[in-house]
Amino acid sequence: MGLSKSEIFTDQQNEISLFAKAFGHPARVAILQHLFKMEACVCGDLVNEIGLAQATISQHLKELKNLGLIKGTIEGTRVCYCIDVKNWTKMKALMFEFLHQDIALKDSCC
Amino acid sequence: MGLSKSEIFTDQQNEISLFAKAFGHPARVAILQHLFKMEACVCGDLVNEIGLAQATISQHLKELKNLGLIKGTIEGTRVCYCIDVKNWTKMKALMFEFLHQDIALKDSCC
DNA sequence: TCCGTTCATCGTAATATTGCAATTAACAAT
DNA sequence: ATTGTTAATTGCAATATTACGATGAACGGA
Repeated sequence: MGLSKSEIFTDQQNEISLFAKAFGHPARVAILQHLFKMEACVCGDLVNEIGLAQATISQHLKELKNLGLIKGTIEGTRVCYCIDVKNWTKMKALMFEFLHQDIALKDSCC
Repeated sequence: MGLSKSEIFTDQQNEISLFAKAFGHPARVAILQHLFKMEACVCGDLVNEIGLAQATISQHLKELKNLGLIKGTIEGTRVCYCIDVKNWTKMKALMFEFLHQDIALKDSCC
């Protein structure tokens, strides 16, 4: 099928999986790390940093932008991308809650 | 293509994306949450809890098992799954490092 | 031994994702 | 106006993922 049955899951479960899917590709991980490292806007040099075609990078940037994790502003012929700190923080809280479930776990049985 | 060019990324980037991919489906999020909530082994009742076919659940369990996040022990005709706490902790450290990048960020420019 | 239960695996269909060349759009500079 | 640069979009092709019915293997009980 290839089609997730999202309607049978909670909003929280769906939201977690959407963010996780964004991190589910090394190129997007690399893009985000680069945007953090630069502490400033970078544009098409992501294409040079990461060894993928311009069209491919643009596609990954679009996904991250749709999720709200990054934002891009046009600067002449270039586009300046950077992390959307507010949304990153919100996402982080959601993921932390999920990842931190083990603190309530006393014993594993097997 | 559909084929990730994992060779052009760092081991860390690839590892992050592999774990994230595991969380990139609401069914696997739900499975993990249920295993945590039970604080004990659960078996085929995951099929009842989550509204997917037995074959589908089994497939998702396999993926989580391959990543080392859960382990299953055979108990007669049943199989008992539970969180692999050790590996969960290791995975958590990796994801935390990635998610926490924003603390080093002073300003976003746009 | 012969069922029934439980779970893994196989086969298959539908859909999603990844990647890139080619094109297009928008702008800056000559 | 023409040219060059940058980035988004379009149109593929290849591969991956998701889902499930059907089958098979392993076990326990009648």
